[in-house]
Amino acid sequence: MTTATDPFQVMLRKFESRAPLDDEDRKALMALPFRQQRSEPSAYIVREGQRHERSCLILSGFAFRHKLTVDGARQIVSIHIPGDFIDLESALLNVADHNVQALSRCELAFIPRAALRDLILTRPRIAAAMWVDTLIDSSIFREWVVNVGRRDARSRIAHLLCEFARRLEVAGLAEEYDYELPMTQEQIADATGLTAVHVNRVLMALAREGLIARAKRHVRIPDWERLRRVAGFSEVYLHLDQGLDAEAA
Amino acid sequence: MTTATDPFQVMLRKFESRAPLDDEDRKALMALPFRQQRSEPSAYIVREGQRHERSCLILSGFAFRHKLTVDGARQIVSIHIPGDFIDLESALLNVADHNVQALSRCELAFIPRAALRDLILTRPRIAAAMWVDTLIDSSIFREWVVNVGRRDARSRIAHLLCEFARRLEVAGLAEEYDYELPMTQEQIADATGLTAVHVNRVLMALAREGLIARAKRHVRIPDWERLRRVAGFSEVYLHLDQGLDAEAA
DNA sequence: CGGCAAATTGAGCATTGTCAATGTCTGTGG
DNA sequence: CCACAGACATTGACAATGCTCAATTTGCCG
Repeated sequence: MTTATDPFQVMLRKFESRAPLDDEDRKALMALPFRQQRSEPSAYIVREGQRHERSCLILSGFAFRHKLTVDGARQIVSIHIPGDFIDLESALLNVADHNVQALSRCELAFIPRAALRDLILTRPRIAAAMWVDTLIDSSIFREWVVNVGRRDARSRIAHLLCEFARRLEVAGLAEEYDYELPMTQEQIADATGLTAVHVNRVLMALAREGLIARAKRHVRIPDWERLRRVAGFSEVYLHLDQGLDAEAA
Repeated sequence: MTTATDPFQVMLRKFESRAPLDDEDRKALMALPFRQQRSEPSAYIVREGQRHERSCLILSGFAFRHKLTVDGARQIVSIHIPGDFIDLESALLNVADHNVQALSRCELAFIPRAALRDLILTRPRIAAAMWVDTLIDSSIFREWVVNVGRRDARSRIAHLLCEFARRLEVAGLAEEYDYELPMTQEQIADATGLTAVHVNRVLMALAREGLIARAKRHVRIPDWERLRRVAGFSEVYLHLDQGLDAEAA
C-alpha cells in the first residue's frame, strides 16, 4: 500500500466488516481523492448553517459534534474516534445542522462531496456500508437522549465512561477498562447536560467509591461489572457485531 | 393508481423530493410487496433486542420510539407521523435497539427486509433518498439531545410543540399553528425528560401567558414568533428544503 | 518563576421531582 | 339516561438533585 492510500485502511476495514465488498468496491474506496490536514484542539471542522464541499474522516485523534442554544449553552451530541466519518451528512444534506470541533490534535482526511456522491450512486454496497455506519450513529444519538433525559448525574457520567471504554476497545485504541479520556470536565458536562462543577463532584465520588481510578485524563475501570450496573449500560445500541449478512450479497 | 399501490403515494412523494428518481425507480418503489395492518394505541410495533423481518411505514396515525432504563424509566426518543418510515433500521441492522409503539390508532405497511435490501442494492437513487431520510432523523435526534440536555422545562416543551407544528404542517396534516397533539402529558414528559406533574404545570403556565391555547389534545399557537423565541426553535435541523440537488443526478 | 487553564471545594439556592389528593372527561353497562 | 370505572389532568406541600457564585488549588508550559 502506498503512503497516499494508507490513511484509508481503518475506514476500509470498518466498511468491510459492514457489507461484503468486492475488489472493484475496494479499489473505488481507496481511490477516493482526499486532502489530508492536521487540526489543533478546538479547531472548527464543520460550522452549523454552512454548506460544506468536503466530508471529513478522522485518521487520528478525537472530535466532537455540538450545538449551541440561543442563550449560549452548549450541548455536545457525539464524540468521534479515529476511523469515524464525522461528516457524511455533508455529502447528502445541503446545510450543516451542527458544529464539529477537534477534541484533541487530529489528522483528518477531507473528501470532496462530488466524489462521495459518485461512489454512492455507482457502488451500492459501499453506500450500504456507509449507511449502516450512519444508522449506528443514530442509535448512539438515541441512547444519548435517554442518557441525558432519564438518568441521574452519576449514571450519566458512568454511562459515558462505559461507552467510551467499549468503543475505544473495539477500535483497538485502548485496553478495555483503561484509556485516555481526551475531555475536560467542562466537556464532559456539555456531553451529559450537567455543569462542570457537578461533574467534578460526581467524578470524585465515583473515584472515592472505587468505581473508577483517575489520574488526570487517564481512566481505569477496576470493576467493569459494577460500573456497568451503576451506568445501566448495555452495549446493544453500539451494534458492535453489525455486518450486512450473507443475504445482502 | 390501484388500491394496492395507493398507500405508498405519500412515501413516493417524499422520496421524489429528496432525490431525482426515474420511471424505473418509481415502478420499483411502488412494486414493493407489503402487508397492511391496523394498530391500536400503545400496541408494540418493534421490540428492543428483537430481529425484525419487516420494516414499517406509517400510512396514517402516529407512533413513537422509546427506550427503557434499567430502573424502568421511559424515554421517548422520537415521534413519527404518516409517511415516516419508522423502521428502515430493521432492513440494515440486525437487532432493534429500541421499541416502537403506536401513539394513536395507525395504519401501517410492513415491507419485507429482503425486498428493501434488494431495492437498496439495485436502485442507488432510491437508496440515497432513503438514506437522506434517515440522516434527517439523525439530525432530529441531535436536536432532542440538546433539548433534553440544555433547555429548561419551559423551553423544552415549547420546543416540542414548535417541532410538531412545523412537521405536521409540512406533511399537510395540520394548519400551521393549530393541530391535534396526540400525546398525554405523561408521554410529553417522557419525550422531554420531565415528569407528568411538571409538564402539567408548565403547560398551564404557557397557556396562562397566552403562548399556547389548549383544549384537550388540541393545540393552537396564537403567536408563533413568541413561542419560537421561548423555545429557542430554529427549523434548520428539520432540513425541510432538503433534496439531493442536480449534481447528484 | 509566572501565567493560565483546569480541577476542586464550599455555601446557599432553585428548578424540578415526589407523594398524595382531588377534579374532569369518556365510555360502558345497567 | 344515569351511575360508575378508569384514565388523564390538576393542584398542593415538601424534598432533593443539581446549579450558581466564588474562592482556592493544582498542573502545565514557556
